[in-house]
Formats: sequence, C-alpha cells, structure tokens
Amino acid sequence: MADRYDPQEIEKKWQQKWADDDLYKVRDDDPRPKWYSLTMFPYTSGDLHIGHWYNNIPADVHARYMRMRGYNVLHPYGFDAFGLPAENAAIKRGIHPFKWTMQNIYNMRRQVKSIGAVYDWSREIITCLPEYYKWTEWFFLKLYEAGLAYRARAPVNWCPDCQTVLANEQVVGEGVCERCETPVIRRDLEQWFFRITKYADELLNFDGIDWPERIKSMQRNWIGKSFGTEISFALDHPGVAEKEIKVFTTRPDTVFGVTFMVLAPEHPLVAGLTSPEKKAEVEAYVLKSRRQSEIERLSTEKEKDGVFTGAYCVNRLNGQKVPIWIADYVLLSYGTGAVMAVPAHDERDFAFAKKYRLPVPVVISPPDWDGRDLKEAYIEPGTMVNSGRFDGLPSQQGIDAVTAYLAEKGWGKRTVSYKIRDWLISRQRYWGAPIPIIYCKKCGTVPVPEKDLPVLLPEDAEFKPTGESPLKYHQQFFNTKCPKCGGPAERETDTMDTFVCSSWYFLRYTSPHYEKAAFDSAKMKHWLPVDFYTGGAEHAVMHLLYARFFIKAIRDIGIVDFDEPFLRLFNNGIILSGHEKMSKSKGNVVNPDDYVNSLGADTLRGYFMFLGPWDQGGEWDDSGISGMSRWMKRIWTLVLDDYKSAGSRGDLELARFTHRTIKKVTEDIEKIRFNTMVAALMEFTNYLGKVKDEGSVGNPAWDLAIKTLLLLLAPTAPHISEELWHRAGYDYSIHSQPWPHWNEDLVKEEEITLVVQVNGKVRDRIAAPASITGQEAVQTALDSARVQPYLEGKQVVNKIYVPGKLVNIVVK
RNA sequence: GCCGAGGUGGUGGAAUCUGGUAGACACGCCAUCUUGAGGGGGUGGUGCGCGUAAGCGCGUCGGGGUUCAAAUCCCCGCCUCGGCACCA
Repeated sequence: MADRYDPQEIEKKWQQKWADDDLYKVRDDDPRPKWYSLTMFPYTSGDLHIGHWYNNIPADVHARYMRMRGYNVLHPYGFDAFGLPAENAAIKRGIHPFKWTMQNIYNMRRQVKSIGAVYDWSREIITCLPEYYKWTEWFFLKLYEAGLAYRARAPVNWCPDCQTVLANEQVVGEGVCERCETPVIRRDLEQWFFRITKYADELLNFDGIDWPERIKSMQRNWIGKSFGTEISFALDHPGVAEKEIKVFTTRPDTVFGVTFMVLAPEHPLVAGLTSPEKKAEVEAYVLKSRRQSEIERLSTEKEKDGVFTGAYCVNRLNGQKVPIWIADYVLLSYGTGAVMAVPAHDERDFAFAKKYRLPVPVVISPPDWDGRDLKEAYIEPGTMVNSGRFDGLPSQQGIDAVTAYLAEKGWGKRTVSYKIRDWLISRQRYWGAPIPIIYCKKCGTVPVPEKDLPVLLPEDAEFKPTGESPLKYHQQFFNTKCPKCGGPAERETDTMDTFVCSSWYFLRYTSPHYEKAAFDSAKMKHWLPVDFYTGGAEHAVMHLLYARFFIKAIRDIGIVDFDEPFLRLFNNGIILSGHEKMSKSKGNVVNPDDYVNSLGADTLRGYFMFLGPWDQGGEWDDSGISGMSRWMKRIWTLVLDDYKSAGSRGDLELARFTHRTIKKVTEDIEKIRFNTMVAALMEFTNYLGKVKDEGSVGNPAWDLAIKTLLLLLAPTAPHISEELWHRAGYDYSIHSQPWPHWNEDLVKEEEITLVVQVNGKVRDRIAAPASITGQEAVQTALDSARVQPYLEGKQVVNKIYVPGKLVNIVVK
C-alpha cells in the first residue's frame, strides 16, 4: 500500500525545490528558439480571486507545454499598480496608496506562487515603483517630442465621484465611469492627449496577427471608419469671420433635401451666429445640454429638441437659404460637429422637423411613391427627384455623382470620418506616473530633461481627490525651476492614466532591472513581439488598442522595429459569481486559497482546465471539483499501488492507446481545447486502471504508458506529476523532459466499427478490420441479421460506403 | 438599431472547423456490495416514451431547404450573452 496522496505536502515541497534550483529561471542566451507567452498582469486592487486563476492557469499550462516542446519560454508576471481603483480603496481605508498597493502585491504574490506556475520571479515588475515609472515618463517625453502627445482644451468626460477626467474608452454602458459606474458629465478642460487618431487606419489592419474575430470587430467598431463627403455651405454673417460651414455626410445624394442645418451646442460658431433676440434662448439651451449627464443627453428615447440661432447659411447646390439650429443630438466630436438635416431621408431629422414644423421635401423617391407627404423618413435607396441636374439618377450612383460635382465646383470633397478620439491621458489624481512637463512663464511648456527623470511622486502629498490634482498643493513638487532659463516655474500636476503604464510593460520584462533605458535593446529584439497573449476580453478597446497604438508610435520614433505587439491573442472567458463579474465592491469574490488548502493546487488547476472551453467562462460552480480530486487520487494509486496477478491484455493494444492519447492531448493543447485534453487523459487513466486489474503490468509497454501519462499530465498538474515521476525513479525534473512523440502507425485503428444504416437510420454496428474493402463492407452489411428485416420486400436502390465508417443502404 | 458569440440530458460540457454511431469525459442521481470515520472505495444503471427484455418510436431553440445521410451546411424566425449605439 502506498502512502496517501497529500497535496499540501508535495506541493509545498516541490515549489520550494523548484525555487531553490532556479528551475524556471529564463536565460536570454539560451540557444533554443524563443517563445514569449504573456498573460495580462493583474491590477492590484485587492486579493486575487478565482477569476485571476482562470486567466493564469491555462496560460501557464500552455507555457509549460511549450517548454517541454523545446522552446526557451518567457512567461513573466508582474503587477499593474497605479491608478484610480487602488487609490480609491486606499482612501476608503485611510491608508496611503503606496502602502495599500504593496500590501496587496505581497499577498497576491503569495497567492500566485501557490498555483505552481513557471513564472520567473526575478523578472517581476511593479508599475508604481520609480525604477519602472521613470520609463513611463520617458516614453511620454518621446511621444511629446514626436508631436504625438499634446495639450488641448476640450470638452471631456468628468467622473464626479472619482473627481477626474476619463478617456472615451473608460466611459462605458450608458455613459458611466468604467470603474465606479457613476454617470459622467462634460467639462471643458485643458488636458494631455495621445494622438491615437493618427493611427486609426493602421489600427484597422489586422494582417499578420492571429486575433479573435470578436476583438477585431470591437476595435473596428470603436475606430468607426466611415466614408462620406464633406460639403461646404456658404456663410455670410457679420458675427463670424468664417465664410462657410462644413458638414460631413454619408448621403450627399440627399443634399437637395436640406431644409435646416444643425450645429452641436458646443460648436465654436454658435456664439457668433446667434442673433440678439435668440441669445437668451440659445444660451439657456447650451447651458442645459452641458449640465446634462451623458446618459440623459445620449438617450435615444428622449425627444429631439433644439433652438434656432436666428442665422442662415446657403445650400450652394440650389441656392436656398438654410436656417441654422443647435441641438444636442449633434455631437461636436464626430464629423465636423455640424449636420445638414434632410428630414425626408433621416429618422432623426424627420422627428426634429415634425416637432418644429420645418418642411420635409422628398428628394429620393421610393419605388412606388405616390407623391404625397411621407409618414416616416425614407432612408432606403431610391431615385433622385427635385434634385436639378441629378433627377432620375439612382441614389447609389447619386452619391458619387454629387460628390464629383461638388469637388469640381470646389464646394466639397470625398472624405473619411472616424469615431475614435485622441486618447486623453491626464488624470487629476495622485496615484499615477507624473507627467514630466514644466510650465515656465517665459519659456512656455518645457519637457523635463531626460537626465532629471524620474519626476518622483512625492510620498507625503495630501492625496484625497479635490477635483484638482493633489500635487498642486504640494509646494516642493509644484514649484520648480525652468530647465531652460532657470527661472521660477511650475510642474504639471496631473498624472498619467494607468493604461499608459500597461501599454509598454511587455517590453520591460525582457530586461526588468535595466537602468540605462526602458529596456535592453538587444534583449527586446530577441524576445519581442509577444508570441501568445492571453487575458480577459474586457480590455478589447482599452489596453489592447492602446498597446497597439503605443507600439506603432514608438516604432515611428525608432524605438522598436515591429508593428504589432501581440502576434496571437486568445481571450479567455470570464468567471461569474451570482451571474456577475467578480469584484470586491460587489462582494461576490471567491478566494482560491480555500481550495488550495483543502484539495491542493493541482486539483484546482485541473478543474479550471476541465470546466469547459477556455474562451467561454461561465458561472463559478465548484460542485464538480470532487471529480478532479478523485482523478488525482486514482492516478496516485494507479502509479504507486501494487498490482494483482498476471493477465492477458496485449502490449500492442496498450501501446496503441498510449500513442493515440499523446496525439489527442498534443493536438488539443495546440488548439487551446483544454477540457477535452483532460477528458482524454481521464480516459487513458480509466483504461490503465482496467489493464492493471487484469494484471498486465510491469512490462515495458506498461512502463511507457505510465511514463507517458505523467509527462502529458505535467503541464496541468505539475506537483503530483513531479512527485510520481520522482517515485517511479526517473530523473529530476519532469518539467525539463521533452514532450512525448506519437507514432502514426500505432495511432491508426486496426479494427473499426462499421455502422450500417438503412435509409439513413442506424440498424446495426459490426466490428470489422480496418482493411475492409468497400465491396466487403457492403456485403457484410447486407448479410446482417439485424438489417435483413428492413430489406424484405424492398428494392435496394443505392449503397453508400464511407471508408472506415459506415454503409448506408437505400431502399424503396 | 448595428457588430460579434451562442442555444445539445437534471448540471458542466463532447461530437460542429472536415455532414456519417448524438450525449465522450465529469458532476448529480438510482441500485447494489464493502465496519467504511473527516471531504470513502468498488460494480451496474442513468436523453425521453412504451416494454421484464430483445427491441421499437421520438429526440440537439422553432419552421423550411440541400443531401443517401444534418446538432453540423443554406434560408427565415425566436431567444440568450457580450460589445457599440442620436456616428449624420
């Protein structure tokens, strides 16, 4: 009798030994081919929960598999430590964010180590330490020098609860803050932006990278490229210098149907255009729309309203005077912030026109139009009417024809519009990397010289949010000298969005302690780009888009020489608890420690692998975990317990099963189908149990089968496989062994189950040699006693034979 | 409204890419054996209906279609989940 399987003991033992031996230390000069496998680093807002494990474990299994396949695998771990949530949590508890964050890291690191992953802890990075954020600041300077970071006054998303601005990507759902779910409001502020819009087109190109369709489609959607026409309406108004108003439209074929113009309330021309008698009304409306939350403003339920400015412009195509209105359904941030309203052919314009009794002339005729007024907007293609020289043209052709005519006259041109906005990176908060900029009365905006980096985040600042950056009130930080003229100057007091920190962390892992630069260039070139990147899909239009932009930007600056950071992306699903995402604030987190302490890390690892397809996620349910625990015990006794008397199971059959399992497991890991990989290993275990009961153990085929089982199990359950490997007398470590190969000859079946159908219904299953010919198979089928009754009195009209599988007899 | 992913036993899921034995593997449940004490173990059964059984019929969201053969391919519809959404 072997001793009992005691996961706590063996897991602790081997983790200690692996650490002592530096077994997972990654060498840059290893001659084997490199494989950079990265899992998204966790955010340090609290303890790890099983959602993190669900992210990390299958990635670790894959990395372990690649090691055994002979690759030099870099699979590092670190912590995303700056940012709002950590700061908010710290404030709530009355502790300093640095202390809070480092406490969390201390505990998270302990938890992560308990999973027995291959992380090389000597490469750990923490983004809130000066040795890291020095280089975040450095990248900011590089982007600034290249004109890719700029400061501008703009209407921005303001979270009243977090008391800071947010990037567009961080406003989610119905206009609420991504972190605290407070409705955001609009404010006009002077802020720092990264020019991501410059890369809009390149970011739409996913050639050469293997990403899930879902993520690509979300990014395309977010970038929102649409082709259209810019049309200039003539303006002659004493209040403004401009002689035109430009609009963007995808329907230039409807331009003869324009009956009014709508500007966004924040449009710069509004003040100048408003006539004295409309002034009060317009100003009230502008104020109202500014005060509204995004939810109210963007609600499609809300009835469209607006006010007339009293001014007019001219539609150059027909010379008509067009009244200029303002309405909050027009967005300043899209197109030109001005819309030519064609009520007959746009639902929103139609509703607006009805409300304010504006004319609705039809210029695109529906196929069977009777000439009467429309009951609703007609937005489908049709025939152009009341459109001068374009009458009779199909509207699809009209789009090009009108655009060409406008271009010829100089009144417009073909153009492209994007939904994506530049990335707003300023945060009026304490817990972030300082923006390395100094404002001097004499010299203006002056970047901090590289030699003065890092601009240290002062530890003794009063960090509670006030709506302005807390650093403004820290005199030693705020007051400084101008690097150019030496005169008195002030520091930029906003900090950077934490997504800036995570836009380059995968570069730092290649040389995490390098002091002369953000990374050692030779090492970066060796490892990058990342071969396999895994993590949750919640980052589709944030981190994953920002990181792609960042790489393209620093490529153009000459810092890196590749185009895409992540060659293959796999998005794992999300583990839910109570049908919601796990989060500390919702109080529904499930802690993995209890499972590790009671059942062991290997069991929990195996359970995550077995749950279902990794990209699916789902509700957390531990009711099946006992099955995984039983399997571990079965393997334990299978390998260690004595066996019974001699039996008769053939070596060849054993070898065949072994090789078929190698093939199945290998292919499943390659295709990231971990649940069926585990199932195959379970089947193999069940089979070996039967073989053992019959007694044919102790021979070379049995030894090979057990050895293979342990090797195939090693990535999933690294501790038990190491222990059993050791006890079976093989050399340490199982994790340094090559992955087993299969012999294709042994994988082939010798015997098949011939399925016999009559008219497509299964009537018999007959064991047959794999070498059976079509003729023999059909004859076997016809001879079957089970099949005969279905043929009686019928005429056989067709016989289908699928080699190695089935015969279908078609009768009439 | 638009984009994406899905819908299979009591449950998680397999088979879908490549049309060919639906329900692998596991949980749960039922029966049975084992003095068996801390998350027991063995054996058998378990889609639904009829039947002691052999077996027969019905079954992969609904409706059509293609095919000798459809969970799988095509069309229409319904539902669920995720994302985007007054984008002119």
